[in-house]
This record gives sequence, C-alpha cells and structure tokens, in this order.
Amino acid sequence: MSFEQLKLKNQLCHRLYMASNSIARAYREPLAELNLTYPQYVVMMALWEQDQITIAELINNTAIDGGAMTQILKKMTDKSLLAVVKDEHDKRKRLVQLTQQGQSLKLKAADIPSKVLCKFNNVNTEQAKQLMQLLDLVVNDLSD
Amino acid sequence: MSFEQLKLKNQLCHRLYMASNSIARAYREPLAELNLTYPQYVVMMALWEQDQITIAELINNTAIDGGAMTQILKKMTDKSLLAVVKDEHDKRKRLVQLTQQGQSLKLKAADIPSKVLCKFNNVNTEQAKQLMQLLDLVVNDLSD
DNA sequence: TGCAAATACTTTGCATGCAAATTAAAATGC
DNA sequence: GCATTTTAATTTGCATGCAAAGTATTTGCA
Repeated sequence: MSFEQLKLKNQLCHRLYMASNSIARAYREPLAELNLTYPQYVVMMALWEQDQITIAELINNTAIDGGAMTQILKKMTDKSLLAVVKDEHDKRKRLVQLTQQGQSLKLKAADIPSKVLCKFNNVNTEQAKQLMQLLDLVVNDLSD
Repeated sequence: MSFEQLKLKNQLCHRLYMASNSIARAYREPLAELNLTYPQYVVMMALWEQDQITIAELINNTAIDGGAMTQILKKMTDKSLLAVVKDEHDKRKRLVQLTQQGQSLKLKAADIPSKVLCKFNNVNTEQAKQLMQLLDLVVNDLSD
C-alpha cells in the first residue's frame, strides 16, 4: 500500500497548522511594539468592535478557549487595558470593559493590518477573499 | 473612522486561527485512540514517509518548533514509538528512527484521514484542493 | 417552594509554540 | 593550528489551547 492519505503533503490540517503559525508569527513584531500577544490583540479587536460584553460573548466572538480567556483577561487587566466587573443583574456573569488606555490603543493599532499585508507579495486581494470564504466553510462545517 | 481593517470578520489571521484549531480538534478523538497528540501524529506521518532522518530534517519537514520537538520526541521515545540515536559521522546530529511498534502503528492510523473527512459535509474535494493551494501560497509568501 | 439541571466562570494539569540562552561539535579563516 | 563562526540540539521561561474538575448563581419544574 502507498498510504497516500497519510503523506504530509496531502494533509489539509498540516497546511492550516503551518499557515496559522506563519501568520501569527508575522504579527508578533508589530504587536510587540504595542506590548500585545496575538490572542490579546484578538481580544482587543473584539472589544473595539463591541465594548461592555460578557466573558461568554467575548469567548463566542473570538473563539478563544475559556480557560485561557481568564488568564488573558487577567494579564490585560494588569496592563490597564480593560477591567472586568460583575454584572449586577446576573451575578454569574462578568462584563469586560475597555479602559481609556485600552480604547486609545486602537489608534496605534490601526496600521497593524497593513504592516502585515506588506509581508505578502504573492497573495492578491482576490485570493485572500477566496481563502477567507473557504476557511469559513471549514469552520462552519466543523462547529457542531 | 470606521476602522474596518480592525474588524474580526476581515482578519485572515483569525480565520486561520479558528480553522486550524477546529480541524486539530477534529483529530483529537481519533488520535486519542492511538494515544497520540496532534503534533505527535505529524511526527509519525513524517517518519512513515521517511525514516532515519535527523532532528533538523524532521523539524524542517513538519514545521514543528525545535524546542517543542525535543520534548515531543522524548515523550514518543517513552511510548516506544521511536528511538533517537547519535550520528557517528557528525556527533552534533541525532537520528530519529521508528521502532517496530512505531512502524506498525501506520496500519492503525490508515483510516484516521477518512474519519476526519467524514466530519465535513459542506466542503468538497475541489474546494479542499483549492484551499490547500491558497494555504501553500500564504506559507511560502511568509517564509523568508 | 425546593431541588436537580443548566449557566458562567475559574482552576488545574498537560502539551505545545516561541524566543533567547546554553552546550557541544564541526567548519572556516587567518 | 587555533580562535572564530556556524550548526545541531537542549534548556528555560512565558503564553496559550484544551479537557476536566470545581464553584457560584440562576433556571426549570415537579
């Protein structure tokens, strides 16, 4: 048997693994200037879009693991980027809200996407769009 | 300003993050039956294709981090899946070789890919192929 | 009303991914 | 030849991703 199905070059999962790590690595430098890790940046983007949301909503919007989220929010709180406060209506819930500092960081982050895009020379806009659509298909198909 | 470029729905990186995690999650169950983690499975696939290679070559073929690789190989050695031996011609190098047990695991792993493919209902072969090509484009573009 | 089940988080333990420092051995260069 | 540089791995410290267990609260329902 040739076991073609077990060869690395035929594994969609391995392509995703490499591509995801590669692009996260590309963000590392620009994000380091803002003293943010990649997942922390994702949390910031989610909050810049919609502030004052519960931790559950934040987890739902970012797809970051719940256990990791607790730690991430703790570190971001220490950096005074946000605050986590109790929800008076439902004491199980906690609301996440940006500090003034967290809000203003948005201006400094505004050019991060273009900085990363500059690292791409052989992927055009059309291909990027197509790639995102296919990835959505994969994510939706695997989310039960 | 609308800051469209900072919205999560426009981030290729976040799509990759979610897709990569989703698909790795899909492998978790089938791999658990073989007592393998996902990166360990990648190492096994690399060795099933080409045995008796150096750690550097293994790192190159799998794109797994060097620091992590040391730990992964240690755990796989403990499980008697492989052995790491000194290269007599160049004492800096170490060769990785499958044990009999590691080789025979290939048969049990042969149906893993199809098991995972079964979880996809809305991604056809053509789309998967196209996705892999676009991902290769991204990976190659970011690998300096 | 009261108690089991569901929610919302947090905590813990394990397995990486990654950068930086370290160690050992081989290749280079003057 | 010998010191410098390069290469191959390991080690260390930090930040997740994830499953499973634990803790409050709130809901649902008999």
